[in-house]
Amino acid sequence: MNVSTRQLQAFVALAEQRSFTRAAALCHLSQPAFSALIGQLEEALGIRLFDRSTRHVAPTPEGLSFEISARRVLAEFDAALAGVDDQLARRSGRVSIALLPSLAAGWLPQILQRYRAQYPGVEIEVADVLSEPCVERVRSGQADFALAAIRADTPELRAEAFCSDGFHLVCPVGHPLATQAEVKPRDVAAYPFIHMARTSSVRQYLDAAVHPLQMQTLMEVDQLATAMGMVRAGLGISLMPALTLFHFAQPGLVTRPLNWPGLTRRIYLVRRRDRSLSLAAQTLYEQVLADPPREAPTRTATSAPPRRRRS
Amino acid sequence: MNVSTRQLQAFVALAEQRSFTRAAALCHLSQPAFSALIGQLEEALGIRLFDRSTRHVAPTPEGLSFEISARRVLAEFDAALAGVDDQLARRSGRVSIALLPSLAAGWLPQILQRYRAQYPGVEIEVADVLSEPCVERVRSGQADFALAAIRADTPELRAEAFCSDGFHLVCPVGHPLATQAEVKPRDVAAYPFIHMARTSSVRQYLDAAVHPLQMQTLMEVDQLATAMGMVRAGLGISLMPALTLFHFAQPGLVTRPLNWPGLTRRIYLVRRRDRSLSLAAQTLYEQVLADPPREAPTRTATSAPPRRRRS
DNA sequence: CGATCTTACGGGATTCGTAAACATA
DNA sequence: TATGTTTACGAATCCCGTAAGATCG
Repeated sequence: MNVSTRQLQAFVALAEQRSFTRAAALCHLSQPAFSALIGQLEEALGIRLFDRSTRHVAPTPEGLSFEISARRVLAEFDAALAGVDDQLARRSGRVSIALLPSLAAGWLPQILQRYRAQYPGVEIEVADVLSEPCVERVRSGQADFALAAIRADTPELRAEAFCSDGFHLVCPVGHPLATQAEVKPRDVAAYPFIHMARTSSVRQYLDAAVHPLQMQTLMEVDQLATAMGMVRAGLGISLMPALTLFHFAQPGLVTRPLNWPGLTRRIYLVRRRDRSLSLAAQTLYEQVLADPPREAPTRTATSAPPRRRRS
Repeated sequence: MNVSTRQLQAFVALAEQRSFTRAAALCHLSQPAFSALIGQLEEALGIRLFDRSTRHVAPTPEGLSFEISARRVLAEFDAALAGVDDQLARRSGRVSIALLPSLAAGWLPQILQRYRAQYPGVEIEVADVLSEPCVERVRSGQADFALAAIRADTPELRAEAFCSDGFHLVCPVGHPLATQAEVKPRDVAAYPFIHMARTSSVRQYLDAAVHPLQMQTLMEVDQLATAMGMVRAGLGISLMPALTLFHFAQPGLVTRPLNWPGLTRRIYLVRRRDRSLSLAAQTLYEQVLADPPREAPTRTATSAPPRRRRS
C-alpha cells in the first residue's frame, strides 16, 4: 500500500478542477495516465474518492474529507522543500566559529560584514577565546570551525595552515630600542618584559624564540589592552604578533617589526575530520580561507596609527 | 525534481538507524537499492544529507534540519491515512437523515440504537419533519437520504419503495364504529372527523380514499398527539396509519385495522441520484433497508396497548 | 453526436536484487 | 582482515502515451 506525493498532487488537482482532462494537463500527464493515477490512489486507500460520470466529476464525502488531509500533507511537503531551498540559498542556517580574540577584533569584522551582506538570513555565533578553547569547541561540535594557533591534527580534527603572524617590538616612545638599528633577542632580554598569560599562544612562541635566553618577566597579564597600558606607562616592553597591533596604536607607543627567524606565529584553520560543514559554514569557511589577514597590518615603526578599517 | 514518500521514509529510517544495512532491512529493501534511494533523494534535493564512511553514517547539519521536516510530512501523511481508515471502519463520519415524525418516534430508535452500538464514532443527525421538507433536505444535500411518503423520482432524486402502512380507525371506547362488524367509507363519513393538516401525507391519502364522499371535517390539527386528545375526548373519530398508532395507545381509545383497497400509505427511501453516500450513510442506508417496520405494529382492535419497544 | 472517462497495448524508463569492487578501522 | 558502502549489470516491473471502446447528456 504505497501512496506517492504525485498521487496526492493529482488528487488535489482533480478536486480543484473537477475534470480529468484539465487536471491531467495541470499535472503534465496524458489523461489516461492521470486517470490511472487516481485509480491507483483509490485502490491504495480502499475508498472511492470521486463520483464520476462521463459528464461530471465530483468528490465523494470521503473525497472531501481526504482533500483537507492531502492539502495538509502537501503543505508540509512544500515547506520541507522550501526549507532545503533556503539552506541552499543560505537564506537560513547557522554558523558558529571560534577564533583568537586578536582575529575576532581586527580581521573578522570585515569578513562577517561581507558575509552578512550576502546571506542576511544566516545566524552567526562567534566565540572569541584562546586557542585551547577554540579547538575544544570544534571538537565538541559547538563550533563549526576555528582559527587557532594550535596545529590540531588529530584523528578527529583536521588543521590547515591559514596565515602567519610576524612579531613586533612594542615599547614606549623614547625607549632605547625604539630607535636602535636592529633589535636582537638579547636586546629584548635586557629590559623588563610584559608577558601574556602562559596559556596564550603568544607566550609560548616567545619562550621558544629567545631560548636559551630568559626574559626579565615583569608581569603576566591576560588582556592585550592591559599589556598596552603597562607598556605605555613605561613599566616595560613587549613583543606582540602583528594581528594584535591595533591594540597598541596609541600615542606614546612605538611598534617595530622583528624578523627573527622562527618567530612567526602560525594560525590554523581547524575543523572536524568526520563531520561535514553546514552549507552556511562551508561558505564562510571558503570566504575565510580566501581572505586571510594581510601579513603586516602595520608597517610603520613609529607612532603613526595603523590604517583603520571601517566599523 | 520528484521526491516520494518512500524516500522520506527511507531517509528517516537511515537517520534513526545510522546504518544503511539496518535501515534497508527496515524498509524491506536490499542494501544497494536502499543506497540508491538515498542517493536519489540527495540528488533531488541538491544537498548531501549524510556523511558516510564505510564505518560510520551520520546526518549532515542539513540532514538534521531536514529530518524534522521529513518527520512532519510523514506524520501528516500517516494522519491522512488514519483518517481514511477511520472512515472505512466507521470510527468517524457523519450521517444525516430526514424522515416522517411517525417513523422517527416509533421505528427509528431501535435502528439507531443498533447502528450506534456498532459505530459509536459516527455523528448522527435526524430531521423529523413531514414528507415535503424531508425530500427538500435530500435535494439540498442537508440530508443523505430520507424516508418520506412522496415518490420523489426526479432527475436528481431516486426513490425506492420502503414499506407500506395500513390505515386504522381510531375512535373512543363505546363509539358505534368500535364494535361494528365492518367499517366502510360511508360509515366513517357519517361522523365528525379529526383531520391532520392538508400538507400531511395522511390527509392526502384519506381524501383520495373516500372520494367521491366527503368527510365531516370537525377540525384540522398538526400534531398526532392533539388528534389523539380530541378523539379521546369524544369530539370525533379519525383514521391513522399503523405507524402512528403508538400515539393512540391510550385508555378510552379503540383502534381497528381497515382493509380498504388503495388505502395504504406507501413510504419511500429517497436519495440523490448523482451523489454517492458517505460510508457511514451507506451503512445506515443498508441497515434501514434491511429492517423496515413490521406491517402492523398493533393488531388489536381494542384498547389493549400496543407492544412497546425497549427505550 | 459530441464530449469525457475507461480500457487495451506496445515501448521505454525505472527499480530491484545478485555479485563484485572498494574503502575504512 | 572484516565489516559495510558503492558500483555493475541483467531481469522484472512500473509508467507513460497512443489508440480504441464505452457512456452520458
